[in-house]
Amino acid sequence: MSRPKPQKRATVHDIAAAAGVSRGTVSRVLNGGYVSAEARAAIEAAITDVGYVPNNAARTLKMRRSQAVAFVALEPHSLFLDDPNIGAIMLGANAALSLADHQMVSLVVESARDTERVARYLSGGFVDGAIVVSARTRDPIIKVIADLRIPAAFVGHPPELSDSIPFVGIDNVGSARSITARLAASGRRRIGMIAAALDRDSGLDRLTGFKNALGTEFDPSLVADVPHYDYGSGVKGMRLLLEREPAIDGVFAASDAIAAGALEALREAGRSVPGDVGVVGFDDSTWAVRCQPQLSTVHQPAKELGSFAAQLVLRQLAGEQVEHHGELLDTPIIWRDSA
Amino acid sequence: MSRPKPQKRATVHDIAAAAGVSRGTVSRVLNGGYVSAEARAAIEAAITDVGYVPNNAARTLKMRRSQAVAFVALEPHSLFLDDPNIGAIMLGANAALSLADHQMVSLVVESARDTERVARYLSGGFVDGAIVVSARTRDPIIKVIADLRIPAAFVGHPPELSDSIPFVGIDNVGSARSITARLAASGRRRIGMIAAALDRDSGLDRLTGFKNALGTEFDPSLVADVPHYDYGSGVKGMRLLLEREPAIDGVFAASDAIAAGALEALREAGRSVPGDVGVVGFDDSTWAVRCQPQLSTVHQPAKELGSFAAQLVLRQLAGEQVEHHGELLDTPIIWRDSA
DNA sequence: TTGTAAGCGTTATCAC
DNA sequence: GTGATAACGCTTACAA
Repeated sequence: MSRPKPQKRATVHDIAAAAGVSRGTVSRVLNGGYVSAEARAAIEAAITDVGYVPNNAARTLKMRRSQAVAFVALEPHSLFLDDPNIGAIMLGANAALSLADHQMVSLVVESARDTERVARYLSGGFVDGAIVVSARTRDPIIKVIADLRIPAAFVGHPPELSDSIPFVGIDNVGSARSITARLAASGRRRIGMIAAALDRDSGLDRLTGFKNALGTEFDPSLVADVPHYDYGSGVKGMRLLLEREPAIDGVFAASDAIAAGALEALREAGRSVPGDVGVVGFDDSTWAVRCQPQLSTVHQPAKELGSFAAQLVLRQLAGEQVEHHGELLDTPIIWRDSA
Repeated sequence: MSRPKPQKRATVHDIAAAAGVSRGTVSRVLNGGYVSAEARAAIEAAITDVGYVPNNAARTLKMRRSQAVAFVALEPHSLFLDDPNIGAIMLGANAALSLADHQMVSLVVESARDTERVARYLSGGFVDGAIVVSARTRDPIIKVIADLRIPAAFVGHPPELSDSIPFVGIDNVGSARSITARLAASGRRRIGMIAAALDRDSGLDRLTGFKNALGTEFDPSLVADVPHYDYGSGVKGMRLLLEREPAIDGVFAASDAIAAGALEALREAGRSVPGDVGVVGFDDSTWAVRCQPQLSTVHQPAKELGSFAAQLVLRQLAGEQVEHHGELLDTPIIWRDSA
């Protein structure tokens, strides 16, 4: 029992036959070239008549261009389920690609099986380039993409091995330093941090920024180290901090989701925010305005990250040699009510 | 200044030349056919030697199969940014497709421009089938897909016009009825609902289920009608309900996000949950366990919806005539602490 | 078991 | 302006 072939569809050949012209002429009206008004009319009539739809595979084979760009999400589980940013990044990338008449196709890499299949897909000509959102560095597919020499761009810190691939990201160290400094400037004396995902660049960098801001005031016992950027981790981290230092009066949470969890833990401990404790987050995601009080946080321009990465790929596709290999986007501090 | 063609890559022809055999033999080792051990060895050596990577466009053109299935997300803005389910549905679909060695490519339809481009993409042979997650019915692309006669499946209620396309969903009416009944059975007398997205089937159906459960007890003034399935709407809806009926002691929220918002509004009004007011949600999303107290809710099997939809497409691809056109998955009630 | 050759649907290069 | 014709890289009868 073999798989049935899809029904046969009308081709350029059929149009040509129906319109009484040659395939070349048909192709010319399809792609825009010199063709007489009458021929054009006849062909256009024939096109709708036979119900023609172009075959992308054939066109790609001939043109060596698919007009498609992949959006590769590594670690999609944590990305899609915990991180509210990935959706915005996707949408930003799609908008930019759409404007340039490119189709964004997003691929999910969750298993070893996926890694291999996606690698084949990327290398097979179905896409002209790739945007990679890498939650964690050192994913096997990163090497694959570098080896493929396909026009690509990373969102987030680029893994060490592929400095040939441009990226766009944010200054995690600087942003963390700024918001911590601002928190300190509001008069807080005992400031702690709920640090998350220290196995990722972003997590590590935010901790570094925190240390930088505090300088000699920095107290390692006021850092709670939690695994993920999620709400539950925030609750646990805050409880830990309260236990270690009841006099704590300021907290930098490594993400808004964590900050939201921290708010919950503070509420259960009977502390008022921002009265007793000032809390700041990171991301300016939907969490930030869902909380009570709303979070003061670092705005992460997710949409812009996506569209910038798309531009990076499009420029390479246009033959431009992308010069500076990394770009950091601005992350304004949004000061709301939680600190 | 025309776009540069990508560098030339090794082809089957090159392998054949390097191994001193014909293209046919090379193809045979690539696809698994009779070939002598020595020829096989020589060819495999040549493959790695010349750095061969197969050209999918050519293969698809010949085979009329891309081994790819599209995952089309309509209204991605609300879907990706507000709805925690879409990620899980995607992951479920991807896992199922991956097992069948198909590549899931997800496409986002956000603008009219997108609609047209995606329609071209779907019809052009880049994918063998499509899974459509339609937040709202009557999206223009739905007709396109129906007309395309490409193997497809919907997640969620199928729009009226395309009863030719199978779907998988949940029984929103029944689920809403069940959880409302259970809430009533816990002794609540004045039960209200925060109804959302009444322009969608899901929203309407959940309201219907609520009415059904209450029967003659149903009081239209205890329904707050909000636009979206999000936290903010929950806060507003609950405030409205409290204003209209201070004696309210039970609330069915149309989604977990809404329930979370309702909890916030109840807290600010000084009502205890579940003491003064019992609250139930819908979805069993990440919200449900982030709340304090954790939500009693209807479990929506998002991952399974995705994988079922994938199966629906795969079965059509295998030539099977998909018989019953709609399947509803179970939605067990998860009873936690909020009621 | 292997080679040959045709053809998938398109676009592009030529003559006319 | 338009019509032949040759690719693009691959698979697959059919011969050998």
